[in-house]
Amino acid sequence: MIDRKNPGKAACVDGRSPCPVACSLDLLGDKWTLLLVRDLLLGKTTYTEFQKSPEGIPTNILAERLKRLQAAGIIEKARYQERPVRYAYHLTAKGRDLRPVLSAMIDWGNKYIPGTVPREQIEAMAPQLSEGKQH
Amino acid sequence: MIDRKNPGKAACVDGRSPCPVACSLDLLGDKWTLLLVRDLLLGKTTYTEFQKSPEGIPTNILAERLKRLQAAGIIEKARYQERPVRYAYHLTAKGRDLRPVLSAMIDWGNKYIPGTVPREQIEAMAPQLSEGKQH
DNA sequence: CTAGTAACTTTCAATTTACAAGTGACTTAT
DNA sequence: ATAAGTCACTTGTAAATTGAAAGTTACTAG
Repeated sequence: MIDRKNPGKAACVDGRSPCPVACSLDLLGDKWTLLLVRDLLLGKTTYTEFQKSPEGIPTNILAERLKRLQAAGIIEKARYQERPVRYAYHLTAKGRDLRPVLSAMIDWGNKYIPGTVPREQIEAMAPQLSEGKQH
Repeated sequence: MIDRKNPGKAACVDGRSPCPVACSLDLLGDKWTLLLVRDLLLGKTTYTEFQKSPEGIPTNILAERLKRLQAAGIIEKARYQERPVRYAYHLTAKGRDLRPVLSAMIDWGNKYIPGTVPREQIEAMAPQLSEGKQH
């Protein structure tokens, strides 16, 4: 599909428009993808760990999202053990650079949604996330 | 639905968990909602203007999202003209505070998705968005 | 041999989305 | 005054996506 409002311009791969927000949302705009990125930033690496998160992601969606994120170059899948085969998922630089997005959501959530666990408490268990915030 | 991993804690309204990211995504986690917030930050205010955006939001989704955003206190609907009745939508403080989220997405999109229109070009037409970035 | 774990895949009903068309109040052009 | 057009929706329907559960494969431990 071609963006008819910008003929000739190669919009982001198969995107709805050349807007960076629209293109980002084409990849991240759902209820689960950024939650997975959050888990990865919190240090989780395996399929089972992702499943155990309190939101309870359905396994079909988990498997599909891992594939999509890998295809998009946001995560990498590595076999960390043979016999039995076990896989670990890690963020790439592209994935780690999503920290500011998550960080902004934490701030917004903390400010406007009562009952959400505060940033400091999250940072206490996740040193990796803190680096996304500019003080 | 109660969050069984955090008994006793009043998680955000009907949320999947007390995580600020999860709660934010319960409200904003889809392909269209943040695009509407973007349009509002760009100065668009009417139903027809939202429809005209290059992504082409379906009208049933537009009407539903406007209702949800209003119910969430992110936008306000105001009658700006009688005979004929016309409505304008504006961001509340809660809505304007989503700027850092959009801002982070613009940066990420510009860095990793080739062909997206650069921040400077967006800022040129939208002074309101610039205020969301800390230089 | 039985039970259990990890990482998935499959199935299918339910929900959401996309696209098209229609509605009602009002205005503008002929 | 009739015809066409705009705005802000609503309705209908087909297609796509999601959620919940069960099944699969490969391996280990008792």
